[in-house]
Amino acid sequence: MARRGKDAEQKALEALDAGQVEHLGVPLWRASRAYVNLMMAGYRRLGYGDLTESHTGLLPHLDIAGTRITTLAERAGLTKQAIGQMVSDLEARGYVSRAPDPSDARAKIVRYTSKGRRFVRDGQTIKKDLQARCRALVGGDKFEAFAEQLEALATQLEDEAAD
Amino acid sequence: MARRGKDAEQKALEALDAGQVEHLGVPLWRASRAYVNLMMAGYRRLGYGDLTESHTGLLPHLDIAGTRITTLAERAGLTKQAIGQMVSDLEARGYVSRAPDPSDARAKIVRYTSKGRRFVRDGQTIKKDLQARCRALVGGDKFEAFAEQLEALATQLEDEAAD
DNA sequence: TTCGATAGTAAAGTATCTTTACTAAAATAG
DNA sequence: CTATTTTAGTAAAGATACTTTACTATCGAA
Repeated sequence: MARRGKDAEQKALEALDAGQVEHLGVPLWRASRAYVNLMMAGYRRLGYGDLTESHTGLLPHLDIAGTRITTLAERAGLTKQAIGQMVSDLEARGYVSRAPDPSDARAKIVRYTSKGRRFVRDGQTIKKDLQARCRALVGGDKFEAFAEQLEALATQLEDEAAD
Repeated sequence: MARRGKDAEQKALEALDAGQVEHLGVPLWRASRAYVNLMMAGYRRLGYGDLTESHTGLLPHLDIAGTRITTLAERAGLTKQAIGQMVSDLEARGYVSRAPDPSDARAKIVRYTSKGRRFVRDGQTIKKDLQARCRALVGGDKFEAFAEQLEALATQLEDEAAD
């Protein structure tokens, strides 16, 4: 009987099945995705169904005092052309406006409209609420430690990726 | 002096600045992104520079025995058309092949080529290595607890998002 | 004052999807 | 056993979120 050989081969094949190797990447991705989905659901509930993830991801990079396109590009890690397109979108939807920078005729300053400021306030409410829900899920006593570990892991992984 | 009024206004404006509200979404997203970047860097180092994130994300859903397009679509949470396109890509690059399903003339079975199996094995090596590095970063004694908390958080956030 | 760097725009290209629409085969209802 | 509905897959076009290439206008420094 080639029983042993068969088993070994089967084992090797099974070992190849992808779910096999457990690693932090999976829960990290799932949690991150679910979190964003909950954020977007919150925005939709409050009437911001006209904004996509890229919009809601960009707006928090905008200071109340106004911010240049180039600065937004640096913060978001995208090209200034990409930011220019998003700003045009957000302008068309009434969330921001473009104004000339008095200190530099080449530059423009992107500012919130009142609608944009309302979005930011509502976003902070949503984030605080979500944070509270996460705290409850993890457990109030363990939450701070968990958040710190996650924060540290994020920073260290980013450092490793930078090499 | 309208000093108090001025301060309050300033405070309100500052409070609007987006970075203000700390929430788990940020480290979750950063860690997830950095993790994927490290994975992709690993694949590139091993000679898989022809694969994108969507490819490397799909392949682990493929069983060694072969899997139908529709099943892959369910597992990946995408349409079967999207999967069909990716499978065509992966076929063109030599990682998988499409074969008729003997039990159903409508269906096709997607299988790894030997190159595809090599990719999976190398991927497991990369994942194990990354997992070990994460363990070292978090701290060996705290790692299991952290991983469990993260896993639970992911599942619970997904549940909340499903409502 | 000239010349390289910087701010922004314009247009086209690319990746990764979805939607709509279709064919062929299988499963099920009558 | 046939008629109808469902399921597997493909095809083509459209949407989104970008990047690359190319350009103009202005700034700043030699």
